[in-house]
Amino acid sequence: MNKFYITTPIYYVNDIPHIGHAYTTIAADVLARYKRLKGFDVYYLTGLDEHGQKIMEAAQAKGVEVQKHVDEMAEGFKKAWNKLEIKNDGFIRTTSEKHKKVVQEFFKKMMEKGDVYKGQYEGWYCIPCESYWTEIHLKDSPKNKDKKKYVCPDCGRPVKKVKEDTYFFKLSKYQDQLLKHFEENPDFLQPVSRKNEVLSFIKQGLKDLSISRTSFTWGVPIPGDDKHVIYVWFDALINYVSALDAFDGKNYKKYWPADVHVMGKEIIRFHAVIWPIMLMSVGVPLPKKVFGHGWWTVEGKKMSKTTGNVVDPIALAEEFGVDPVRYFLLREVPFGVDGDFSRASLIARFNADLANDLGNLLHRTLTMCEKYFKGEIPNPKNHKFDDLSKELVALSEKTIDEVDKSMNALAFSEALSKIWKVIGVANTYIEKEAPWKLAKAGETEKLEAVIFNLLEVLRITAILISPYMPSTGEKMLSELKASDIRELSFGKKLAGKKVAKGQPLFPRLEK
RNA sequence: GGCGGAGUAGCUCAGUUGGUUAGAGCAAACGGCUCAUACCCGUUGUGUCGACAGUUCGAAUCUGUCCUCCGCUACCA
Repeated sequence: MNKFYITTPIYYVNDIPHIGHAYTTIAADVLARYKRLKGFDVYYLTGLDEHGQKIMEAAQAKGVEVQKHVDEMAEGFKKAWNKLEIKNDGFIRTTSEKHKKVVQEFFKKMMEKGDVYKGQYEGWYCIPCESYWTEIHLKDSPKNKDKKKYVCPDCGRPVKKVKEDTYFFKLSKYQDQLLKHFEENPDFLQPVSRKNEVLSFIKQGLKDLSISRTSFTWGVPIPGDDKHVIYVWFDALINYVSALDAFDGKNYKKYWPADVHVMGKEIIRFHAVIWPIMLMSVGVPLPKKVFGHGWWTVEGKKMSKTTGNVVDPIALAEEFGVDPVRYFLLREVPFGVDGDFSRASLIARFNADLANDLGNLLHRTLTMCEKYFKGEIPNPKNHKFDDLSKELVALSEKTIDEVDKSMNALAFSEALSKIWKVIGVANTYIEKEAPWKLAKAGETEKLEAVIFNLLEVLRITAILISPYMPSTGEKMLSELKASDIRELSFGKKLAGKKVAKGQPLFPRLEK
């Protein structure tokens, strides 16, 4: 059986889950569910990054023990994913013993390889912003009018030169090897626009990376030198293998390398430069693909805590339903580019796509099945009795393959629009075949074929949308009495069963 | 400053290697239908294809200049 290992980043617990986290997690969940549907042995990993200075400070501010603080935050994420119907196989936390063990092992291996050395880090630091700056940035910043004294490009306050003992990781040593990997694996990093950015970053020359800190203690200590804790990113990236019990656990042997790491565009560089080089250093295969998706703005504005326009996915799911939210996020914008979230566009999608197109198609078809056949699914002699029927059947068969291509390319929006194309054609098919006329004229054979075709198209549609909208998919299948008929091919298995029409799936929303 | 991307209908976008009347979805208007959630089906429109100049028989598509917006340019995550 083919395996499929997919991950989200581990989220920093210094924040409650917002729509950005939910987006990544839902997208990965959709792909994981789809692959399971296709018979893959899937491992879907998500988790939390719980180390670092900010976490420590947040706990202190709250007056609780750090571990207790992160345990509480972790509950919030678990609850959120549960609500959003995320079906993950693993949940890794960087404070877990198994993770810390692998991090240290990783570090030792790199040390043995001669890829880690002790040195001094020098840089410009803005204390209030907690950010480091390079000379180039400082020089170009319009705020640095007085060239003699650098100020922070963000806040305008003076920056301080800092010097610190640290362990360095020899990124520079692997520069050429990494470039070669990009050349030989054109699909390693997607979308392409991001790939170009990363390539130009690598080509400008990689500097060795400082991978330890002495300014705080909430982290994984460096083996043999516990004044230093391991830099949080370094710690965090290792989650992808520690969760599988690297380096000799069963899961590690079965699932690594990852088939795809899914993430927001802001952390691509860590995954497409640092992580691959870490793996090269310890001699482990690289992930097959790294995908950086876009960001959401909200009502046209950048989402930020200070603006207070952060969208809470749970509240949204409670208002509109989990499935419509999942659908909207993946349908509205191509995965990989930025998009705008607004109530108006969510409602528009809900009404146009879910209520009018899909929900109404199911409802009207079931009504006709009840009305003309007492709900019993017909078994037509020749279901492809005319060109329209042949086209409908052919399109739905073709769509199964087309959707597969889109899914494998993480083109979620494209996959959905292909599915909705079939829904549209099915609605047109009803109009043109006019079952009500066939019924009046007593053309039973044709009527049987039309209703059967529609039900079968709906069954296939239900399966194809189920990774996106798990509850809706199940509900449709149960109304079609097809909960146990999961074949993704057009057939006659439905015939003879009695449909169980329910309430409309998506009652229209008033604006 | 350097590198890269984008600017096409009211909105969101598609437009392969330059070739006949520039497309889709949504929104709007009108018509049809009645199985259906005021739903569905059909018809309809406006676009100086960012600006200017050039190459060409012919350019949204190639070249140049300019304007606007955005991304990346290393250590908070």
